[in-house]
Amino acid sequence: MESQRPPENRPVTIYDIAREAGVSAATVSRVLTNNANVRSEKKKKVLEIMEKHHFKPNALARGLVNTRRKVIGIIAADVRNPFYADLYVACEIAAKKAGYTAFLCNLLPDREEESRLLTMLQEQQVDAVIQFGGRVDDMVSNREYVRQVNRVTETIPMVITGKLDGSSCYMVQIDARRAMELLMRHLTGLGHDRIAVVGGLRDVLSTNEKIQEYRKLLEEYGIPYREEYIVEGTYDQKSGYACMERLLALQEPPTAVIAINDFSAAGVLRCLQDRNIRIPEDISVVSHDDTYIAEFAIPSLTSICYNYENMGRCVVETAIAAIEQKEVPRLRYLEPTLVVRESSGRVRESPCFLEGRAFRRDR
Amino acid sequence: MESQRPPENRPVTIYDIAREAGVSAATVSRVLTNNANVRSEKKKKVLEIMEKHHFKPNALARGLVNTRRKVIGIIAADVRNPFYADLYVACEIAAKKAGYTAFLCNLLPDREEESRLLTMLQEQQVDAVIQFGGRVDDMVSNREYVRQVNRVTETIPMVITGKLDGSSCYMVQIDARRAMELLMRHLTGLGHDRIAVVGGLRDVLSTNEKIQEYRKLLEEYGIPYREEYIVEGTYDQKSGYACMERLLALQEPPTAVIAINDFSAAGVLRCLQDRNIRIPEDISVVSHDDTYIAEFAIPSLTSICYNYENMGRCVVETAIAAIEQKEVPRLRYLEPTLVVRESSGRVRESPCFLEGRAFRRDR
DNA sequence: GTGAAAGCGCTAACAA
DNA sequence: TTGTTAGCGCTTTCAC
Repeated sequence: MESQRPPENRPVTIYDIAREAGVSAATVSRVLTNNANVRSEKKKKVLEIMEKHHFKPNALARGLVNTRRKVIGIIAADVRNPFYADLYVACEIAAKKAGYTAFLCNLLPDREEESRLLTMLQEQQVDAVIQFGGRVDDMVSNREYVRQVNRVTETIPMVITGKLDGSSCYMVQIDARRAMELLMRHLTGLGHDRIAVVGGLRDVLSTNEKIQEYRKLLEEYGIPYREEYIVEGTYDQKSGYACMERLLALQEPPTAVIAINDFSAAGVLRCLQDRNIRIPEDISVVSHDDTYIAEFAIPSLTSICYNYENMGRCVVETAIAAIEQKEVPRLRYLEPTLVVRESSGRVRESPCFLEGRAFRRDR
Repeated sequence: MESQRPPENRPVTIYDIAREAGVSAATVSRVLTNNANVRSEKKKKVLEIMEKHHFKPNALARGLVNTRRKVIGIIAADVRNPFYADLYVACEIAAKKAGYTAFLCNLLPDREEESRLLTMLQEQQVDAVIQFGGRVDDMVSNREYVRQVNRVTETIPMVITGKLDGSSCYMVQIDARRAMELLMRHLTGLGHDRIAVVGGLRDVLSTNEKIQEYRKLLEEYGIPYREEYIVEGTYDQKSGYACMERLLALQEPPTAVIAINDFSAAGVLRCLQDRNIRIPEDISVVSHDDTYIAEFAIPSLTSICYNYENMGRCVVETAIAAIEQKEVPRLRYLEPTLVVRESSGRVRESPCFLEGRAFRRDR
């Protein structure tokens, strides 16, 4: 059998296949899409020749014709944060299962980036956009970005894990209030009533909700609110460290600390260990996100788990339903759970660090 | 002025713009590509109308015509590992600077996935493929995968951070031998001569090289080789823990441990702390990768730093040079550096855990 | 069941 | 400087 090599290095096209199989390009296309009847004998031959030449259909050409590319664009705040990495991977797995490809873009610190990436995804004709972090986390949504999103969503559905006031995005939100409730119940159950909240910015939606809930719960539990127990910061280790230092400088430091995420909890741990304050004997530390940092930390961290797999599935399912114009709720809440580990324990009657700050345990 | 809305919800095309501006589509295209002269007056008008309609060129259509899509596909082993996340982000930044878009695909445990993703990237007509992890890390390359890669590289250049025997990929490799040399010099300089290597699989290229170099260096330093000081494992915390347990069970446990990466080092730390063995007083622990785990760990880890930013830049530059058919070396080595932190220190004359295993320090 | 032909949105000769 | 024209590789009517 004579092997008819395609000329030069030009990639093989359906026309090359068609010629060699003695059929039309349309028939080859039918075999490819598998959505029309082709005589099984011809089909077999076409498939053989495709295989022989390792034919790969050009996704751009297919996308140009179809509206559906089977690609979902994902804008993530920063995959170096395991929270986003886990979520991204969960989405990718869910997308793959549904026959879609996930296309990840990273936000990076630059705020302008967000708009640029969205434009890029739009140009790439993705079928839907998913966004975690960045402006969808803001308490008050950026007007300009909302305007852009609204233009995009005229054509492409968007799913976000936060909110964007005045947009018609689908929302899959973690129930931040519920998370705080779980932590507070856990801590008060252990006898704590001097509970501080560390890190996070008030203008971030989930942080704001957590703090609101914290105050509400204090009232419910009949614990007096102390302003100094809410120490705002950012979301990194350094900030956690600094916040904890401020708490330790108080007349009456807390006996339990709720960190806004695992990174800041790592900073809190570090700060306490540098001062030889024992965890959880002297102070309990709990946090949000349950990334592997929580597991790695020594002591391991009691943390709120969001079940990334489930969250990713929910986000992707929503996106695909929207693509296929099916009915899906505009807003879905995800139930967090509490994972209890070593860093939280019963409150001590009189924590050592109360009498004499720089308490040292024997080494 | 009458606003001529495009019919229905159909996205605006250059034809819509052309009609409204009273020019031809070619002229609009010229404005878009900005590579031909257009009377500035017309250009201005075209730009205005584009702006007015928020026109976004269809990247698929552009890609169909041009061979260049300005997209680089990245296959990463698992972005949940901060090593890959850092590297990926570094690549993304470097790509962006060069006017390219990075398109991330995650490998996940499944080996078949690798081939599927490569096919997908090929179908998506990316201009180049970068791969970290997976089969490019194997000591002995999978023949089937090499065959596929060779077909791909006929059209699309590939850059890998490992090797693929029999392929014509560009390689950017970390100098694993040099990394081991830095660690060994550091530890021997601190007086250690009972040095163990923990975790990692012998059939992984970089691990293999490290162990080879370890043995070579032992000889150079005149330290006797002990088989039991090389404890093979995987690359996670659990494995690090288990390996360390085995080392502690030895007649003469080591005084210093070289972990294969930060994850396994975290396991080693955990194991030691569970037994109240002090770091670095009783045992020094050092590791590879210098991810933030090294910084977070308590004590913080002395670790080998690969300078991700530099590595990402190098990988992307190689990819782009290959795309543009420029001359680039087929193989480049990257020089690692050593970051000394708290987990390594002078060897003790007689480590406590030598007499009586379950040594306890006072709490 | 199959082929011819039109067209997806854009770019790049080639003329004018 | 600009418009006309011909594709890029594929899918999808519409006839047959």
